[in-house]
Amino acid sequence: MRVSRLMLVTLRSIPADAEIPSHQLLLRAGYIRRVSAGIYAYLPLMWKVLQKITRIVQQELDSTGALQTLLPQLQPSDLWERSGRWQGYTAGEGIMFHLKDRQGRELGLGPTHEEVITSLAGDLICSYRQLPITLYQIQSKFRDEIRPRFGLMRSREFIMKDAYSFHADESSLKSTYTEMDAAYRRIFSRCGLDTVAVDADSGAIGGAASQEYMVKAENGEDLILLSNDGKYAANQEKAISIPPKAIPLLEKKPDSFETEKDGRIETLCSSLSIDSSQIIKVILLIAELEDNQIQPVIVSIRGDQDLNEVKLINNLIIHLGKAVIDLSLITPEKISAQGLQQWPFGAIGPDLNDMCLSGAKKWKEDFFRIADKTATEIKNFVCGANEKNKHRICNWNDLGGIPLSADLRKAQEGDSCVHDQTQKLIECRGIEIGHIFQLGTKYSQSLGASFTSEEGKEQSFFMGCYGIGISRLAQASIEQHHDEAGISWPVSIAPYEVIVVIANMQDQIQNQLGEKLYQELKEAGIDVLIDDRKERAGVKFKDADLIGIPWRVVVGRDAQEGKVELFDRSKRQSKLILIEDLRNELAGEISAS
RNA sequence: CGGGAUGUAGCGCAGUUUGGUAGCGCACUUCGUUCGGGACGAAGGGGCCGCAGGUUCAAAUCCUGUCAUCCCGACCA
Repeated sequence: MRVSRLMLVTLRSIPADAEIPSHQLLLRAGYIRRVSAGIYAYLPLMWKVLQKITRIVQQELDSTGALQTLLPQLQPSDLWERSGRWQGYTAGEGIMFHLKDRQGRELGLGPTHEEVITSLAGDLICSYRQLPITLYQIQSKFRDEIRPRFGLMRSREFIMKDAYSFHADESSLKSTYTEMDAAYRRIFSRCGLDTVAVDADSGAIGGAASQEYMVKAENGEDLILLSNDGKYAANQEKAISIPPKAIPLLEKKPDSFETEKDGRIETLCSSLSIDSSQIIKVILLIAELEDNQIQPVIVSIRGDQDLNEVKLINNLIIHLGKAVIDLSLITPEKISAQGLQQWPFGAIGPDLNDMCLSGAKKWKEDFFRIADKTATEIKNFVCGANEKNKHRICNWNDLGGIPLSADLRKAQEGDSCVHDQTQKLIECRGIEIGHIFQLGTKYSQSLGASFTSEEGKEQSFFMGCYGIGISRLAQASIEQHHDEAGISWPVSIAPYEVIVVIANMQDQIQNQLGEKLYQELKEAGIDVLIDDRKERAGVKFKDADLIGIPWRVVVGRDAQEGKVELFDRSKRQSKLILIEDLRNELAGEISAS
């Protein structure tokens, strides 16, 4: 391809709305253009990158025996109603774009395809003999993100590979899950990415085991926790650890006493000369449930620990038996809005009386009470006395017993690991580019997708689902592969492998030699670009660095001696070589990388 | 949705305080010089100053409303 024909438009200044390097570089180097919030056009260079990634993904998935398909993006609401996800995905903070057709039928624009694929599998697979089967597709997905951000990192339309597997039993699911894990590792390593697989929460999609693949990057949106020995890695949402030990509190005074007014843990600690691990703090939240009930929740947790809302939501779902649509803190404004008297914020204890809820306009009139293990495991503690500026030292008996106990805390950097207490957790940021789940029978049951087993019984499929954010992966790669001069693609996913730069277009020798080398490399099967623009050499070098082609062949002042310069973009090193050697040299370098 | 900011040429910005003919750099077009790290000179083209109302002799500028975009939180491949 010729640069003069490439519609290449590079920008010298950084577009003001791009924050992180990868997003700025994609815009500056002419890979993408924003069309609307979270919606981008992939320009020709970008499309080549996406195609290269796609090819790697296809090769690796095909090698596992997975089958490629293409499913509709427009999906009828009734399918989603059968799985019970229509409400959650469209109401409130739901992320599904949805619309009505001319007959008034409701449709959604696919954010994911469990419903469609499961009902198809139910139609097509009748016997255990057809199992296991893995289907995948690569296409645009739509999610009305609350806040699209960072270019392709979190966009509202994006390219995703999603795969779904169907099994007669759980062990078959597990073995495919393991195979997918291996395929994912091969895919990411072939794409030149440094990734970590972490234990993850399965989130809205639901299910049992689940792993995320994170590209380690400073600008990542996710926080991950790792152990030094490489044996443990988890998303913070899911991470477990051993909390630091609480300092025992011996004396006990059930009578309440005055405390300082600001209600902060630090103030309480310094005024009473106690440690924050000797306090039980209370977090008040309201959970909006799928049946529109609004459940007030009291969470008790040790003063030195933080609440992990994802763990809390998962517990609420288990104990209330309903999906949680929204969870938010209770504020004085919300209390007033319910027509209730104000509560003594800053001095609330785990036993705050349900009476404070009586007469609420919309809320349920009793609290759901749950406590983190760090709270239920300590004997004596300081907590609020449910009266303004009053606290007390007491134990759970004084409060009428130990509440429901669960792991609700955020694991933190420095905590000891569960698998080995001598290991400490380290924090690091990452970009999630892949996620695999063992779904079990959740969708096959709700959608009535079943087959006849070897024993002749009707059985719901065991399912797995496996995603890779293709467009996100491309951008994440830039986060790991760039420098001040621009992008520096790994050869495997670079839009072109080599760029031939003719330094001086007026020089006939250079011009002819450049064209000749371009043809030769093309014939040798190398993906090559030639910069034949009537620009000064400096401009071409800057652009070549910016768009990040791994190898640059400069046909310049040494052309008369039959030599060209070969420049390695990632190492930023160049060497003079004889033109006869160029093809072999390049072929060697490309296959080595 | 809550908090903050910004909308002026394709991109980056000034001008708004104090109302008076819309500017700069890059990019673009033509000509000349230059030609290995974003050259120089000359001449040019390109604007519903986000949109709608209002105040005024006069609005990019003041007032009201509205829309959009970006940043910080909840969502996720």
